[in-house]
Parts: sequence; C-alpha cells; structure tokens
Amino acid sequence: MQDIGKREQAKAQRRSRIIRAARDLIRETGDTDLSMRMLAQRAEVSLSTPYNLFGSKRAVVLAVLEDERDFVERFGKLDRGNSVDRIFGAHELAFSYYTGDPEFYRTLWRALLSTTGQDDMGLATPERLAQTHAIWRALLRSAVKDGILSEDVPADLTLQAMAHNTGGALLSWAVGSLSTSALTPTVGIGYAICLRGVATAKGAPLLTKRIEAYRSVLELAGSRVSERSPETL
Amino acid sequence: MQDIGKREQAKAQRRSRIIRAARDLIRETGDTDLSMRMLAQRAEVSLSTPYNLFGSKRAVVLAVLEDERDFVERFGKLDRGNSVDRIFGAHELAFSYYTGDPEFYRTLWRALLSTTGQDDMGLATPERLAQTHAIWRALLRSAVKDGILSEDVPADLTLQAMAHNTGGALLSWAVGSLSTSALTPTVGIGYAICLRGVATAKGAPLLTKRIEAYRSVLELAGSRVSERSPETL
DNA sequence: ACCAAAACCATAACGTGTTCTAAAAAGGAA
DNA sequence: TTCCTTTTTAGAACACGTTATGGTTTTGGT
Repeated sequence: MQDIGKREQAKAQRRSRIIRAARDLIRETGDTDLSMRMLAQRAEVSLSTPYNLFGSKRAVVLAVLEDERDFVERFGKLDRGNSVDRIFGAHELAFSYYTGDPEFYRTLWRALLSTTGQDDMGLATPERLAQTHAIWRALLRSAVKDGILSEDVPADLTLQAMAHNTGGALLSWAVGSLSTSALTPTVGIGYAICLRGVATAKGAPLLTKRIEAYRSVLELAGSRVSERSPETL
Repeated sequence: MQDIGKREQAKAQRRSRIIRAARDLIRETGDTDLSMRMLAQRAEVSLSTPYNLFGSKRAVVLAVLEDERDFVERFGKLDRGNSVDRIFGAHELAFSYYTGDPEFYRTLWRALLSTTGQDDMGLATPERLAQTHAIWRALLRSAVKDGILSEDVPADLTLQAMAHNTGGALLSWAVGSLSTSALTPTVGIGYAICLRGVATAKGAPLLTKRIEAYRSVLELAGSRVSERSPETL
C-alpha cells in the first residue's frame, strides 16, 4: 500500500527531468518558444512522455512556473512593520520574481497565454490559487483589524479588484506594453489606489504616502507614465 | 494619383469579405477556433490572401473585433447626468458588447490571446487605443472639474489602474474564471473602488453608492463572490 | 490595343501541438 | 523464474499557422 514503489520513483525522476529541461530551454532560447520535440530530446524521454505525465505543453510550463517560485515559504517572513508595510512587502516580493528575471518569466507567461482555451485550466494551479488567496486575505483582514481598512466593503471584493489589477498589468507586461522597470511601481500604485478606496480616515495617509513613493520610483525609472497609452480596450 | 482605383476597390471588398467570413465562422463554430484554411474557403479567397491583406490570423481577428464595435460613436451620447453617471454609463456601454454576445467575444478574445508573442502587436490597434484613452481621460478630467475627484493623483495613473483592472477581468472572463453575469458588476466595483481612492469628500458618497448597487447586482445574479478564487497569481 | 507591373491564386512545404498505434520494457507477484 | 500489468517508446498521422514559389489574372498607362 505504500507509495514508495520503484515505479513512482522513476516517474518522479522523469517529471523533474522534464521540468528542468523545460526551464533550461526557456532560459537559453529566450523568445524562441520551446518545442515539445526539443524538450523531449533534452530531457531524454520520448515525445509521448510529457503528455503522459503532464497532459499538455501548457501543464509543463505551468509546472515550471510553480517550481521556480518558492513563494509561500518566503511569505512567512513578512511579519515586520504594520499592515500596510506587510501588504506592500508581499507585493514587492511577488513581483521580484518577474523583475529579477524578466526574459524568463515573460516567455513563460507568453507560453502560458498562448495555449489558453482548449482545456479549462486557468493561469495557476488551484492549490496555489487557494494558498495565495488565503495569504492576501489574511493581510487585508489584518489591516482591517488594525483600523486601517474599513469593513463596509468585503475584503474579497477589494482582493478581486487587486487581483484583476495584477492580471491586467502582467498581461500588458507580457505583451510588451508595460516596461519591466515600470511593472512593480505601477501595480503598487494600483494597489494603493484600491486600498485607499476602502481605507479608514486613519489609514488613508499611509496609502497616500505609498502612492507618492511609487510615483517617484516611476519617474526615476525614466519612463513617462504612458510611454504607450494604457490598454483601455 | 487618386486612391479610387478599381484595384483598391476590389481589395477593400476582399477585406470586408474576409472579415465577414471570420465573424460568421466564429459565430457558428463557437469554441472551435476558426482556421485560416476554412476562413479562406468561406471568404472565397486563397489562403494567401488574408496574409497579404492583414498579415496574420491575429490581425484578422483584431479587425473583426474593431469592426464589430461602433464604440466611439456611441460614446458621444453619454452627456446626461453628472460625471459619475457618465463614467459608469461608459463602463456599462463598453461591457454591453461582451455580455450581449458572450460566446462570440469570448472566442474572439481567446483567439487574440492565443497568438500573442511573435509580433509586437498589442491587444488593440493604436488608433483605437488612443481614441478610448482620450475619451476616458476626458471623463476623468470632467469629474475633477466637478469637484468629485481629487487632483493630487494624476488622471493617467488612475486611468492605468482602471485599465489594468479591465484587462485582468477580461482575462479571467476569457479563461473562464469569471462568469458572464459577474463581469460587468465586478469591473464596476473595481472602478468604483479605484475612483473612491482618488475622490474628494464630496465625491466619495456617490462612489460608495455605486459599490452598493453593483454588489446587489452581483448577489442577484446568484453567483457567490468567489465561485472560484480570484486569480491572485 | 498592347505591355509591363502589380496583385492574386494554387500549392507545396516547414515546424508546431497533440493523438493514436503497436511494440517493447520494466516492476511486482506467484 | 514466469506471468501479468502498467508505462514508456518509436513512429506515423492530423490539423494548424505561416512562408515561399511560380503561374495566372487584372490593371493602368502609353
């Protein structure tokens, strides 16, 4: 009844070999998309094996994405400062992955987007979605408890607005409309504006300061606010 | 020297025939993506012709999208009510296209997203981008002039936050994480939250009312706020 | 009316993600 | 060992977007 068969072991090894090969290929070729045939050759498996173990190219890329980010563990070390500090600390931590290796994550996101449609899979694994959702929810609730955020708007609605802000910014960034240097401050301003929309009189000044701070970062980066017009759709 | 050659005329006719065929194919097949070969057959042109006239499948789909929405003209008729009324009137007008024919626009957006990456084309034509940007900018400036929005945050930053909110919501909707009935109110709440973040004391209550209104719409639609967790990424 | 040039057509080709087939290999149980 | 089951493999196949290549048609100017 034990999972520790020699069979599962070999399978796990193949899985990680495929993920590693995919990561290396994306890192090397850059904007050239990785192909399944090249991936299979690099991972020393058959072309069928990635489909047996993951199901699709999309699933492989998603596995690479979630393998790279030791996100949740690092979140635990954000207990310093007040609620607002922790919120924007989490924000900058989350986006440090992208800005730290832009080429890699850009092509990764493009590969994720380019296969959207056939399966009903979203942009992340349900488990990861639930994890990050719980973390952010706790952050907002903590801010409510500290008297910084009002409670006449449910935290979930605020959270959804922030999540959509994130998604739209990442989409613009992946497409190329938003520069890497502008990514983190732009989303930060979006967060601060949203949060000030549901803030108490006590909390509002803290968020105003965040807006000012990110604005100066934005101008320091030399990029005018709308080097291209934002995608108003 | 005149543009009105018989040649251009035939070319324009082929263009519109391709666009119409693409629109019909998307309408009929639904989630089955339209293929270039089927499109050429339906439009009674060669497979090469769409590439000669548009450049790529992506460009064809984008042409369909912009051909469908007589957006800018309809915006002119939104002069009733105060600034806030006009803003959310514009919002609901913009999203009425999507909610009015969800299947069509969903597949259309998926087709747009699925070819993102090779060319540097964004999610809309530069002209359309500039147009809608100008319209929204005017709406926000009008709200500033009416004393509803504060002016210590530049309108472009607020606009960018709202645009990213839009993009993220549309992405979630296209992927399937956000239901059609929840689309308009969810984005409306996002707008209202953002705007209340940069509102004056006079304007804040108006936006609070909008939030309440959209919340009741959301609950009336029977969908719990997070039927799936929002994509926090 | 003729000619040169430009546009379009049919077609093949390339590489892609994905699926399907039979064959082979490998692990576990007797 | 021997047998059975599960998994991997090789390879072909399909539909797709896109490009390149000649050949054919059409147009505008002389």
